[in-house]
Amino acid sequence: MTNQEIARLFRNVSAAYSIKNSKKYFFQIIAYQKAAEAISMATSELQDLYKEGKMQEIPGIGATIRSRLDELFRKGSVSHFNAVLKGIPEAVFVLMDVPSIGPKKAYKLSHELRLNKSEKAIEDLILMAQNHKIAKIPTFGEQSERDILKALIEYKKGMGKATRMTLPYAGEVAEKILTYLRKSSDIITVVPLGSLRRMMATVGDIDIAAATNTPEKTIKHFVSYPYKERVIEQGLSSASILTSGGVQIDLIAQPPESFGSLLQHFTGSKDHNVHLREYALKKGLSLSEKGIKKSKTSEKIKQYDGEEKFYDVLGMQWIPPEMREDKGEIELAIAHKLPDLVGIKDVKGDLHVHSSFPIEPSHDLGHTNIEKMTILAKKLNYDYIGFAEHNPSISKHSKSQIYALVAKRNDHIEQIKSKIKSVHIIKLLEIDILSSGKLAVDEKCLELLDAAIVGIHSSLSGNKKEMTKRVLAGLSHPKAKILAHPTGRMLNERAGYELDFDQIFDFCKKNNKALEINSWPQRLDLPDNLIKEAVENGVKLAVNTDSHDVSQMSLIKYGVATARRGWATKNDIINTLKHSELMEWLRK
DNA sequence: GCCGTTTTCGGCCCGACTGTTTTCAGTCG
Repeated sequence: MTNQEIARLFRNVSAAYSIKNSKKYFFQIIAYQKAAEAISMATSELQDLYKEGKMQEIPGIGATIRSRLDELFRKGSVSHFNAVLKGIPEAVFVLMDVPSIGPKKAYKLSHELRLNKSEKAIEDLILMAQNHKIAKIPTFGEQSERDILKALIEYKKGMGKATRMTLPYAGEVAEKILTYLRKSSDIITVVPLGSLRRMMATVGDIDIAAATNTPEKTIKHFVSYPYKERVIEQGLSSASILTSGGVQIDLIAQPPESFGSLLQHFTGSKDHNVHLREYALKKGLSLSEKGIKKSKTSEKIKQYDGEEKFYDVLGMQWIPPEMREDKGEIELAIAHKLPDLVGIKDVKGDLHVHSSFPIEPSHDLGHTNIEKMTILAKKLNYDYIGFAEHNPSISKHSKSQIYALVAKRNDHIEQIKSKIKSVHIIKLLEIDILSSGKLAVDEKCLELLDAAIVGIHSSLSGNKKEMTKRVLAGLSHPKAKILAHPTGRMLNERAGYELDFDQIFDFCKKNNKALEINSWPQRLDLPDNLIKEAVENGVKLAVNTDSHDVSQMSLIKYGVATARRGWATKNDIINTLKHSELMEWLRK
């Protein structure tokens, strides 16, 4: 069973508890939800951790759940779960994926309308809604029937929560509505928050906070957004709309004096806020988006116009948004020991760009010539730029032809070097690791390079053991210094191949290899959780853009943000070194 | 069912919005 399957099972168990008796099982419901969340975010397969006796490493899994998992892995099912899930139609769990339908509504609908075929549950329920069967069910009415029908149709179209946007796309959607909101004179400030501010690789919906002295006016302006499909909800201080592109946008409006509390609240993450509020409670304080009050008394709430003050009142350092995932940052902030995260100004060069030099590559050639890209590197205040075109294709060239092409590119680089002195140019190549583990260029050709970036670009389907062996073989050559886009994931397209990262980290540490943080918006690879593990293991990283066009070199900000999400400091990143130090590291 | 620089027992974040059962349950973030 995969982590995602187990997480789904746990969510179903939680829902079943909530259907059967949500008061009695209140804490079990939370516990299974939390465990499901932790499992779906885990970087190792639970089944592997089980075999290694390391399941307690996952937060939220205690003695009881561990024994349930033990039974699951030994027998393939858990008798206790079967008892809890008994009598609950499968359709319930299908309907629960639809926004606004939770466990209770899903159960009532499935039960009352006898939705037995789970694979047809959505279609069947749409028909029932159209025939006005829902409104007749006690506690439902005509309005909720209409709302459910809308939600079902949108869900079927793939609108709403089903798909997550890439970070830059979300940024554009946000910018468009911010521009609109700023036209309203009663709005003092508007800022995008949530996962966008935390710079998550993908963003589910857009969260916006507005400072205003007239919240109702602001809300009215917001729900009049011309590009909206419909208003999901609208209250006195908050509202949600769905855009015609299927993106949900949530807005909360507060007066400027409590804006700091609102920023903190709406940035999240949920886990971070829950943990922060639990910590505050122990100090006798109760936190909300409105401010901070003493718990258990009716004392007036204290408001904060800035986020720093809010954290300061709790005796903590201000926590960078990228860290707010409840991964230990709260404890460090209390101890005033937060790491000094790498910033965009620390980056001294890009080590992975593809020029248009006709190297007859195995994969995409870049669109911009070496000179133009070098000039932009200078404008970005870089100390150096590393050209890493794909190796010439091995099916179309002989070894000597490959050598000649690389030598020719190097000659061209030398010409540019004599023209542009203010930026160092590094001679790299992005070389395929073939399925045999061998590199796609030979020893003689490798000698032409300062170093090589190696990566997997074909035959992605091997198992974890094979792929790990292949990667380590590829990295073994002394010239191979950076592993390109290590997991091979493409967001919203493919998960990437599986690697044994314990082995990879160990190898990289011992042999001075770096793992790439590829800034390409659909990659952001290494992913943040693995960056954090790499940093903990003392593995060096390289933040690169993989640009195929000069315009893409500014995407470095997304790579840096991902590095920050993995708690990387300047010292963890090789391309924060100045040129002479970097060259020394590449030769090590 | 989890968890611990106030607890191994007794706690467990906080608030907004919606519809329906007019005081609250369900859902969401």
